[in-house]
This record gives sequence, C-alpha cells and structure tokens, in this order.
Amino acid sequence: MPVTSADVARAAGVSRTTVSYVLNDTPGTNISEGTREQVLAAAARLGYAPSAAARALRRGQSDLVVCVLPDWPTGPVVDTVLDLLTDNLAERGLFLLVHHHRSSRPLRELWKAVTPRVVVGLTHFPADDLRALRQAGIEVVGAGDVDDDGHAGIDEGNQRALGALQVEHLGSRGHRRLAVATTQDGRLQEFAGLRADGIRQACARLELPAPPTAVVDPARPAAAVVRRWAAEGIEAVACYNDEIALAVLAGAREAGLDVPGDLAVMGLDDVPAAALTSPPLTTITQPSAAQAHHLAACVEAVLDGEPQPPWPTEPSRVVVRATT
Amino acid sequence: MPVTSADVARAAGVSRTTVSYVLNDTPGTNISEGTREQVLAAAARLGYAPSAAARALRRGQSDLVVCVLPDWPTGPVVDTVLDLLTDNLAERGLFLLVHHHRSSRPLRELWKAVTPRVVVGLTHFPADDLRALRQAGIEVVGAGDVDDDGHAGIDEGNQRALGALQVEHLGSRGHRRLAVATTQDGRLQEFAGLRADGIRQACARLELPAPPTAVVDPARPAAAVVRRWAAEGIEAVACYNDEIALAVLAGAREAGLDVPGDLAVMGLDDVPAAALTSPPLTTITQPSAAQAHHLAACVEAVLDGEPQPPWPTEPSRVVVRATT
DNA sequence: CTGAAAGCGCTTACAG
DNA sequence: CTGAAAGCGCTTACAG
Repeated sequence: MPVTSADVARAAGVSRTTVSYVLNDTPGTNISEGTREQVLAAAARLGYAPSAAARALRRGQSDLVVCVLPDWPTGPVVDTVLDLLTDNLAERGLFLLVHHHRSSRPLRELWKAVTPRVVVGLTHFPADDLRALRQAGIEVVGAGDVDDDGHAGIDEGNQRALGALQVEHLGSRGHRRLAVATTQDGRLQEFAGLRADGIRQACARLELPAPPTAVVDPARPAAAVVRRWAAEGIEAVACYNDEIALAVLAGAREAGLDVPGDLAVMGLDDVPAAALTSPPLTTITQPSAAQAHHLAACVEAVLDGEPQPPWPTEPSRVVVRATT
Repeated sequence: MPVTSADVARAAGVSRTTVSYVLNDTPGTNISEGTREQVLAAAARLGYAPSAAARALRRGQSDLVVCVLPDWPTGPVVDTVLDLLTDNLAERGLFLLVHHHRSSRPLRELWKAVTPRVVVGLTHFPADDLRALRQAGIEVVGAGDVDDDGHAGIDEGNQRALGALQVEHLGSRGHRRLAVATTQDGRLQEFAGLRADGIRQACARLELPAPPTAVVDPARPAAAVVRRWAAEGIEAVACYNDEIALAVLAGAREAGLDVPGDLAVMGLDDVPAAALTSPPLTTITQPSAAQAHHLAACVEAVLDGEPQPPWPTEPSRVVVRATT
C-alpha cells in the first residue's frame, strides 16, 4: 500500500539508485537536471515518504536521540535543556525525541521500538537496562545512577544541599524555630524526602530544634497551618518550592501575620512570580542554564567519541528578597 | 559490532526462529523450558538489544506515536495531554515520543528518521507535509490546519473568543476605558495578536473606546505602565495571561493604586498562583482536561480505524475573584 | 517442536 | 552517468 522508492523509480522511468541519489542529494553524483526533475515530480505526485526503518537498518544507525524524562513534573529547567539539545542536535542532522517515562512500563520495551544513537536520561535507569544499552552500542548520558563518572540526573547530595542552604540562610537571619512546608504531589516525594533530610541535618548541625513538617496545597492559602505554626512559636518556614511558598504567604496574609516579622518564608526555584509577591519572596536559584549547557556538552562529547566533561561546580545561590 | 539475534542463536545453539519466539513470547509456540532458558541466558550474557529498525521494517509498522509540539512555550495543559496519551497508548503497546518543533528545521526531515504509526500535531503543519504523511499511511491527528473536519491545534476563533470574554466581563463590571497588557515573548505573538483582535472587536461591538496596548515584563512589577494608565484614565486591564497579570498587580501595589477600585486586572489561564494573589485574581479557565481527553480519544479512534469524534464544545469560563 | 529461507525498503559499492 | 545486486537484522509462513 505505501509508496516505495521502487514505485517512484518506475514512475520516473529510472532505477532505485537514481531515486536514492536524487532524494538524498548524495554528494559525488551528477544527475542530469531532467532526470532529477522527473524523480522529484514522481515522488511528489505519488506522495512518497521514505521508510525510516529501512533507511536506519541499511545505514546501521538512526538519526535519533531519545531523552527519557522522569515520572515527576518538570519545570522550566528541563524545557531549557530540551530546547538547547534540540538545536544542538539539529546542527548535526539529528532529531531529539522525548519520552515521558511512566514507572508502569519498563523502559526496555522502548528500545524494541526505537534504537537511538544516544540516550539522554534525566531519570534513574535500572542498572541492567543501562548495561544492555551500552552493550548495544548506544551511549547513555546523564542517567541518575551513572556513578562511575560522577554524572547524575537526580543528584541526592545536591537535593540535601538545597535543604541545608535554606536552613543556613534562615539561621543567619536569627530564626531558630523552623518549620517545613512540603508538597502533596506523590511523584515529588523522593525529592521532598531528600530535601527534608538536608534540612534536618543542617538543623542538628546548627543546634536548632528539629522542624515540624506540614503538607501544603499550592492551590489555596495555607491559613490554617500558618495559624498553627504561629501558636507553636514557629519563626520561619522552609518551603519545598516557590509554588508552596506562595500558598504560605497567602495564608499568612489571611491570618493577619506580618512577613517576615511574625513569620519568615523561604521558597526554592526563583520562578518569575517570586519577585512579584508582597513582600517579594526570598528563594534559591539553581544554575539551570549551566546544567543545560553541561548536558548538551555531554551529548556532543559522546557523539564525537570524546570523554564527557566534568559536572560543573557552580553552586545554587540564595536570592535574598524581603520575606526573610 | 552490535549483537544480533543470530549471535544469540549461535551462543544458545538454536536457530534464529527460536530466539525470536522466546524473546517475543510469540503465542502459539511451545518452546521447551530448557531451550527457553538457554536463549534468555545467552541474550542476557551477550547484552543483546534487538534492532528496532529491522523489527519495524519486517513488521511493516512501528510501535511509535510521535507528538509534535509547537515552537512556543507550553503549559500544564500540554503536560496533561502528554501524560494521558502516554498512558492510553501504553495499553496498546505503543510508545509516545514528543518532538519539540523548531521552525528552523523542516518537519519532513523528521519523517526520514522515524516513521510513526500516528502523528499527533499540536502545531501547524504545512499542507504538503500533511498530504505526504497521509499518503504514506500515517494518520495525523489534531494538526492546526486540518480544516476539513473541524479539528484544530491553534484554533484562531477560540483565541479571539478568549479576548472577547475578557472584554465582556470587564464591561459587565462597568469598566469602559480598557487597556491590554501583552507579552514580549516572540513565540507567543501569534496568539497575542489573535487575542488582541478579539479584544478590539469586542470593544467595538460594546462601543467602548479602542484599548491601548503595553508590553509587560513578567519578571518585575509593571509600576511604570500602571502609572501611565492611571494618568490616562484607564479603568481596567486585560492581560495576556496570569503571569503578566501578576506583574501588573505588583505594579499597581508599587504605584499605590487600589485594585480593583483604581484599576481592575484580569488574567487568563487560572494558574494556581492566581488564587493566591492579594486580592485574588479574576481570570479565565479553559477546559483543558476535556481537550486532553478529546485528543486522546481522537488518537484511539484513528488507531481503531474509526472516525474522529467531534471537538467538544465545552466553553472557556470566567473565574470571578477579586481583582475586577 | 525447531530450522532454512524469504522478504520488508533502503543505500551503496560495483559493473557497465 | 545509470543500473543490477547485495545485504542491513528481523519475523514468519513453510517444511521437516
């Protein structure tokens, strides 16, 4: 049913070789202008679409790079990474295809359906999948558990450091009684746990009391929790991210509390809205542009058969505004 | 270099047929347990990864569905669509792969690298690309210019209706002198233009003066524009989206203006933060869940060879809060 | 129950 | 400058 290059060849009155040469602009060939036009016209008339599978099989490799995204919601950082990768790869004639991984489905099934040149993993890969891919000659970049060269998608140490950074800033402002506002999103619990770990460890190190944790719904003002914190003498709250911080801020306003006088609030991410709250939100910014460029550089290196560059050491920074 | 099924067959001392039967769990075959284990062990030992290209070529079709995303930033609506599609397709053994389209690169190149079963287009496709895909037996769902059956990615009429909805609400609140706050994001200009069109037409219809337009940076309070509007006697501002509205709100606060007394502000999208501003933001919510389900249903219908269901008619709705 | 063989559609040395 | 032919790795009728 589908039109093949043989059909085009027949219609144009030439061989399949010629069709291939014309359609791929193969260098080193010299097809007469007339023949060329015949072929192009026949292909257009028949609506010829080449078989990607046959092409890939014959050439021994595809022009595809697959990026596997984790099962949790990703933000603008990942968008930046994806855009950058798409453009960089395009310059080499490669296409980036993104797969949103669901834990319900083993990744190994995917490799039966597509054999990419490189796999970019922003999620944790089972070790044997990783091995199988590599043995099959498919390079893997940035997977969470690639521990032999220090690259990591979910960098556990980094997540803990983020929590610690919040505590250190809040402590430096003279706050001693801290609370944690966390997310209810199940897919984010791994991160939330790691960050809470970092917060607890930092509190212990600074000899601050262990902070209570509350789940906050980002869709409505967290007035009830805020009132409870006030009653308990909590002075500052470290939020899972800016979205949660917005809800805490709105809760404080509703409860009639002064921020940061009665309660200091600290976010994480530095989304645009963080600069627009009243008072403007103190938060943490991560070096996402650097991370995106690093990942793109890793893919380039792998394509060129060079060793992957070391992970950049640019740290996350506190953006001090007015809520602490 | 890569391991093939022939290598596995040799290592296991069986034929390629048997390897294929075992590895694919082909129904209707009855391989002895011993043989089966031999094959599995050999495959694991050699790190065998099947060639997706050969498989697809032989079977005449791939297990891939490609979704082409537009060149502009997408929000949570698209994420919902993608998650839903991924899960629905997984039930049929299909994988969803997402491509972020860049206008710099013609889409037709992509079809040389991958031949999906279905293409889901959330962006505008050139008409001849569309024809070529269809002639090649690849179904296309939801592309922007599929005009013969009423499906549309960028629905121009809908974009205009969104602008009109803002004007109608603002007008019903008694505001006559309107302004438009638009985005500076180049990739969004097509939408911005369409919505501004809708706003102007609605103003004309309601006999309101033509509204002036200002570009607002979502990263900082729009105090300067707000002061200018106040000086010009503007009573209400229709914002391109909630992000812009947040910047206008922050600007009004900085300028010491009362919202909605001195200036009414209306957003669009109903992001979580819209319920958390002070005062809470009046905005518009789009039936995104319905749209996601519709698109998923279209893909299912196409896979089953059935006609695509009609586009749902659920309208966008004004969410009245306190800024108007 | 297992194996030998054909063929999917393409690209590319090779021959003319 | 153009064509006939091989072969990429797989699956699946078909034969044994």
